[in-house]
Amino acid sequence: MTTTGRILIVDDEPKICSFIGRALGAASYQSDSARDGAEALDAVTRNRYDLVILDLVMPGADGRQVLRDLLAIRPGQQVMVLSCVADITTKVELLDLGAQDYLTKPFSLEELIARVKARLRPEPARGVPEVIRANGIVLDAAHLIADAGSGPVSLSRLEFMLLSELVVHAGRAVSKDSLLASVWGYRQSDPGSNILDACVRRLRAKLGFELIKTVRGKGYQLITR
Amino acid sequence: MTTTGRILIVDDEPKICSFIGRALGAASYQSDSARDGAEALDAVTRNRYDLVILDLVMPGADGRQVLRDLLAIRPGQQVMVLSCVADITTKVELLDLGAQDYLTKPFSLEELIARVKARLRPEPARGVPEVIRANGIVLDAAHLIADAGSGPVSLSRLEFMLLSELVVHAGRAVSKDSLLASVWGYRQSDPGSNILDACVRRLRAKLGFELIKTVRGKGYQLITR
DNA sequence: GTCTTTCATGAAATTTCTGTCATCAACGGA
DNA sequence: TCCGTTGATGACAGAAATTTCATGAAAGAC
Repeated sequence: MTTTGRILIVDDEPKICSFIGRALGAASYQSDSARDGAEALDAVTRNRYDLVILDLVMPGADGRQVLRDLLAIRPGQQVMVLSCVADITTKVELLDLGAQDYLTKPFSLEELIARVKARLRPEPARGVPEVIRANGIVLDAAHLIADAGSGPVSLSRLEFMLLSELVVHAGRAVSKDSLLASVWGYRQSDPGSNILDACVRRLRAKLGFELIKTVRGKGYQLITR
Repeated sequence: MTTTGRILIVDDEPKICSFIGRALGAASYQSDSARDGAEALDAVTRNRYDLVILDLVMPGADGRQVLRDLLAIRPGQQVMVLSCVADITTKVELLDLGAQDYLTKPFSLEELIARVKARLRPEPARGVPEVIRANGIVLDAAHLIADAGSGPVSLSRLEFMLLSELVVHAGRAVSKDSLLASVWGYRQSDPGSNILDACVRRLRAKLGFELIKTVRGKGYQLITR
């Protein structure tokens, strides 16, 4: 199996970069390296990485700021911080800032690789995503349950499909035709029927009447919050 | 918004459990605790946890085996291991086994909480995944459609839930009790009823009779390929 | 082999879900 | 304001899903 994870190593020491890079290569990961914050941000902007390994101490820029900038460019980017600072406060700060792991130097290369593997492990449970969070709504596809803030509610097939469709386009009005097409599979808008309206009604009754806004003449829209 | 992640703490020392539990509570996480491997496996079977914090050294069972069993029940379960063993080999072994993090005792509570927060941080802007592929099966949660190789088939609510549950544990037999619990929400095995069998039947009729194997006395199992 | 348990199967019975309809309210243009 | 259009609502009927039941087949235990 090809594990093809793509990793960016950010360290001012070329030796360390290549050292880690080789080890990752041996574990069949693909890696790029960056020498400083600017290069790192550049690389991250240009490419998508499964993981960034970031050395905290670098010339020219504070590692913290690099982390901030990096996460501003790629929110949710997986970042593992390497540092010679063993101080708890620093660790907590960096983790709170958005790093996912923190390894204190000197560290064992084996441990680093093991942690990278653990992080990039293809998750079998992710096969069926338990819940999808979007816009304050929790959709549990595996159980056909939705929670819009007032407790989990069991939805019917159509209700769930309709809500999913609205969640995908959250904050934007979705036309009735479009909904009828994607949920009911209709080609044309069905003239003499209000199935959609009725289904919206049922959804509202279950999840609260503020959730789905009707945009007169345009369709329905999930409120953003 | 309440991030209410649900966490299971497994430690033989009730003091440590409550110590960590309180700290997690303060960070607005909900936590249960288990005293040994058996309790932990029981809890994990019964409930779904966002994270399990597992103390490696426990009486009655090897922590490694507990981890293995736990991951057999919930593949991909997030597990953070606590241990007084600082040995690199052990760390790597546990991480390779499926743990996602490893903290050596004595650890700072602040760091533990920071790591928990980093791990359970809601991922920003994760799109709604349309389709999920697993084991040669394509599950489209948004449309309640499954494709096991012979064209897309529309499933009913229960059928989809049951199939999802089987897919999560693909290749392993899932007990009837466990399925009844996770799909139907039953506590005990329901004696005079074969709802599960009937549902399996319908699934087989729709997706083909080779897909779901019955393991006599053990439950049902999705074939691996 | 015989017995017992476990699972499969098809046909109801029952529950839940969906679509239709009639009617009413809200909105916007003339 | 009046009117036409669009959406909301509740009741109801048909459709689909789910459960129950009765029965038969298969697998293991003895």
